[in-house]
Amino acid sequence: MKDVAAQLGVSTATVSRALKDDPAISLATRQAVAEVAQRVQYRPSAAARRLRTKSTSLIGVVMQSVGDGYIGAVVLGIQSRARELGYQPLFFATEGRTDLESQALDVFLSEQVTELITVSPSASVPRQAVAEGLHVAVINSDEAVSARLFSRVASGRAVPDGLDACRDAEPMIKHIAFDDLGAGRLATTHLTGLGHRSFVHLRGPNVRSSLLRLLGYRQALAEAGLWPQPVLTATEPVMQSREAAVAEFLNRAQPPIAMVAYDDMSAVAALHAAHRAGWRVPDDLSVVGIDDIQFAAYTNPGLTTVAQPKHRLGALAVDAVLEKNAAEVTVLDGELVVRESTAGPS
Amino acid sequence: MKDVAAQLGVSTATVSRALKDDPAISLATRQAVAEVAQRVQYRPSAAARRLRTKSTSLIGVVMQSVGDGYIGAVVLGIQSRARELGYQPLFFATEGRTDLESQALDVFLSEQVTELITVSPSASVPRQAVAEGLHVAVINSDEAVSARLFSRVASGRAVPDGLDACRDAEPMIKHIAFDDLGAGRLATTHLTGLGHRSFVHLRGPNVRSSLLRLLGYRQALAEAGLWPQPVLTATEPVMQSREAAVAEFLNRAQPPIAMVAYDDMSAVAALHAAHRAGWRVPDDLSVVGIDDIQFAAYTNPGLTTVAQPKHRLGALAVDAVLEKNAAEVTVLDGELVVRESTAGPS
DNA sequence: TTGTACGCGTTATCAG
DNA sequence: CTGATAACGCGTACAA
Repeated sequence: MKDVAAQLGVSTATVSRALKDDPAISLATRQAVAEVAQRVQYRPSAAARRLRTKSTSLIGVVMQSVGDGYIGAVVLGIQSRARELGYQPLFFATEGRTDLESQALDVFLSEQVTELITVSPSASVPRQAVAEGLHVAVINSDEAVSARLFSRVASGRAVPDGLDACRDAEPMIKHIAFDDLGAGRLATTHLTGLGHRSFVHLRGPNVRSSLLRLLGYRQALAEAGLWPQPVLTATEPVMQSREAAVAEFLNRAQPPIAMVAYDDMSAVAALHAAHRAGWRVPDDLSVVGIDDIQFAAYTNPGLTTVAQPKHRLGALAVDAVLEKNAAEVTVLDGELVVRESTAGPS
Repeated sequence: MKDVAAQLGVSTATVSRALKDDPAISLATRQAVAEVAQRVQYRPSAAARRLRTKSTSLIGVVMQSVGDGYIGAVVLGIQSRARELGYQPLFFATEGRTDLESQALDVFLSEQVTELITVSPSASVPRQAVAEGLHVAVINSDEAVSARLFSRVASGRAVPDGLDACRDAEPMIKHIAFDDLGAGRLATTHLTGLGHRSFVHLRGPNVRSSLLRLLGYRQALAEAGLWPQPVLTATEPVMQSREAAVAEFLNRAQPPIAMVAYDDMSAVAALHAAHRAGWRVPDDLSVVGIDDIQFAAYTNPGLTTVAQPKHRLGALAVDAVLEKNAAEVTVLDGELVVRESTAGPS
């Protein structure tokens, strides 16, 4: 900046103002400055600017991992919206280690980040962050839920009120959520609409999103007069365990069956189990997933699923955290994508 | 920092030194400072530090996207190694738009980033970056290669020398590469070892990695006395086009056939085409992929493939760019992962 | 062993 | 319309 000022015989203050198109600066000098800055390849020092203004145009982003297709897509949405608005995201993958979560926070605080987005966080980070005075938005908050509540819902007993798309809005935290309940319903009504009468749900881990999808399954079936229907629980959230649960079920079931899986990976596990057990998809077993991960289009057969608007989830979180959007809670609908894994019962 | 100094009645300089465990500071004050800093939740200002020292502990990372499973895994490797070394990666996804590539560079320069890692870059970025004086490491540089060269290799004519794991090392650029040639050979020898005699290769786009995999295929077959064998070319690098190429081939071929696919996604396309054409895998058609994307374990049947050490690729790039490793070119071997998509000819 | 003083590159305030 | 000047928070040369 000094260089530019010197070359033109003006002060650095003038250059600074000219570069920001300050109308108080004459058009002539503004152009001259722009021209020289261009020639000298002037690059403003982000560090100096931050030090002076205390505003960083940095958005901290914490997530578990980025290696999986789902979060990757969300992250892409964050990145591209942030760039549009002139912000730079600072990503931090915690790989599930809680010690790294607080380290992430330390880093962000050192960088004077004032906006934080977390993707499917463990509960503590957002709370700590608001305590530090950050603006925070949470994408698909996924807090734990007791196994008792699950069996309550699965068995058809009364459900406590207030089971909504996300926990009660916490003060100072914006929530961007996928409509899990609606997705569960949508997947199920697709199947009832096809004429199925025998169902099964492969449920997910003990978290809220999973509970809501189960509830959607139950509601849709109840409305069709088909409730109750079985619910499968994998002992662990790994593919083998899911496959085993499905295999065991198919072993004592009669085709045709219609399955609503917790998510696409669960659905893939079900596809495997069906294949091994000699059940044909979709002839003997219809399967619907939820998420629409990139791979869903390439399973064999292609997976019918309820797509999450992953890109928008990310983009809206950016808007939320920058206060472009006042809503405390934003819920996005899923969209049914019909492929080859579902068909009517023959 | 002023606060801490005030509370202890010392100068900020002392605090600064104490925090770095400067041995010139008495142990007593060092501990006192540490204690107060802790209590006051002191966070050093990254901006101020950078402004003063001109070293940023920031590593710029440019990649196409992060939504796909492959790059995601590499990125994770970068992130975790960088953190170990006290560096903070600054990610920038270009989504394939070249205008964003230079924007990424602008951002990095403004942030005073001095180390840059690019993942499968378009050729221009690394060059520009070295011109700006950055240290740069390139992961799986993938420069374009003419279609003519491909047909030359496919048809078995003489191959120009110097077809190595990556282009001739450019000055100032470190290369971290996967051994594509070796992967092509490994995939092929797995198949010859199984006793196959009829082969086909589904080749990739016109880039070096793709050419090398093809060459590996050819070499392995030549050594087994089985060359020449057919090579399939998809008109476009999309799933449909790959499927079509395979379908057309299967239509005029006799089982059993052994296929080496350019990568796992191509292999998945082949699996689809086979399924549609009524070919059974692995009975009629054996398929080997390359990459070992997360999904490869979950195709139907599970895909045999040559795994890329994605995490290490990222980690080594960090080492390279920080000069922890002097080698100009580092080549990493693939590892055969046998699943259910390959079997001997019956 | 510690304190003083300066400067890193910006921007904001105030004066001209 | 423009210039001088101070200050942001830190690290370090120099002095004590």
